[in-house]
Amino acid sequence: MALDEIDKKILRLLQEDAHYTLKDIANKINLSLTPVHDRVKRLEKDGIIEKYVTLLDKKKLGNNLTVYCQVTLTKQTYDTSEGFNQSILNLPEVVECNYVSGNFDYMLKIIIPDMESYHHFHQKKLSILPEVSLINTVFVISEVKSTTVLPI
Amino acid sequence: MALDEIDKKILRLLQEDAHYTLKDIANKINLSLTPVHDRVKRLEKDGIIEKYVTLLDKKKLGNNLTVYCQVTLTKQTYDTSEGFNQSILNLPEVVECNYVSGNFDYMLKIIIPDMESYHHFHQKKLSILPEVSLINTVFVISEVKSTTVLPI
DNA sequence: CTCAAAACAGAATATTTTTCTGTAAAAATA
DNA sequence: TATTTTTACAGAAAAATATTCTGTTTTGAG
Repeated sequence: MALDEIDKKILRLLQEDAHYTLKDIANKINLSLTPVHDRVKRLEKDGIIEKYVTLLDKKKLGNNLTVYCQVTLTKQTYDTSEGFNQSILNLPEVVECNYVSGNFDYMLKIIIPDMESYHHFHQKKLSILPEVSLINTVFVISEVKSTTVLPI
Repeated sequence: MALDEIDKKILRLLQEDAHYTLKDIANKINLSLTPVHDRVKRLEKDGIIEKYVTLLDKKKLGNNLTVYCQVTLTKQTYDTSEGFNQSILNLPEVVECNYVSGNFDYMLKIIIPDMESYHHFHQKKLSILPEVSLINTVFVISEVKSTTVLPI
């Protein structure tokens, strides 16, 4: 499962654009179609390549507000955590949720149309959860960087 | 540029899997190839579809540590912000950077191999920036949710 | 109503992916 | 060292997919 330099070049290209054709990639790294095809299939099979997705413009879809929620739970028990996790998975506005160290328990990232939607989300969907004790909201004023590209 | 229900269905499918074929999509929404093709092209042209990317398994690539950095700048001026922004764009470990409201100025998300790498990043790449005054690190203990899918 | 534009279906074409065949290099085994 | 096996690759054929073309139906504006 060790990656050689050719694998890495393929991964770098595919991270940028999942619609590069095998021929595109083959040309860029000076190989024929066969090894490129075989390597991509292997990377998929090994799970290095997780999936191919389409990224949409959140603002053009009307989502003009991004916020981080720092959530503290009522208790630190396993059941409390699991209950909270399950609820979060069903909330489509929550695009990231991580259990973290520090002065609070969870860091969430929320993408939502506007402040009114956030008010509703906060009051009717998040603070309403029985496991939630405290929510501290950090509003995003301006996005500087957002990438799915991992350094390879 | 208004999206009808068919556009939304297409976008929902493509967000899930950028490798669905036009036929796949056409079948799922009971249309022929032509309208699906035309609509996808239009959504690309209008920028609703931003790009197609490949998501990789960060752990299999050796990135076992995720952290949030809460950064405070030395000054709140435009030049200071811009200088910091530019520096961040050149740091591949930083996958998210947002200017935020609250007790600190920026929220960063860092994906990195391990604690030693983070130590190096913190000391040699981040705290070294002339605009940076304070860094508070929040370590991710466990990832609950991480998606590129926006609610439509 | 009438006309123009938009949305769609089906077929033809072009491109891409996948499979197949074979060769050369590298690694493993005797 | 010689032999075998495996791996990586090239090129071509086949299959699948995307793109283009032609024409019909529907929709909306005047």
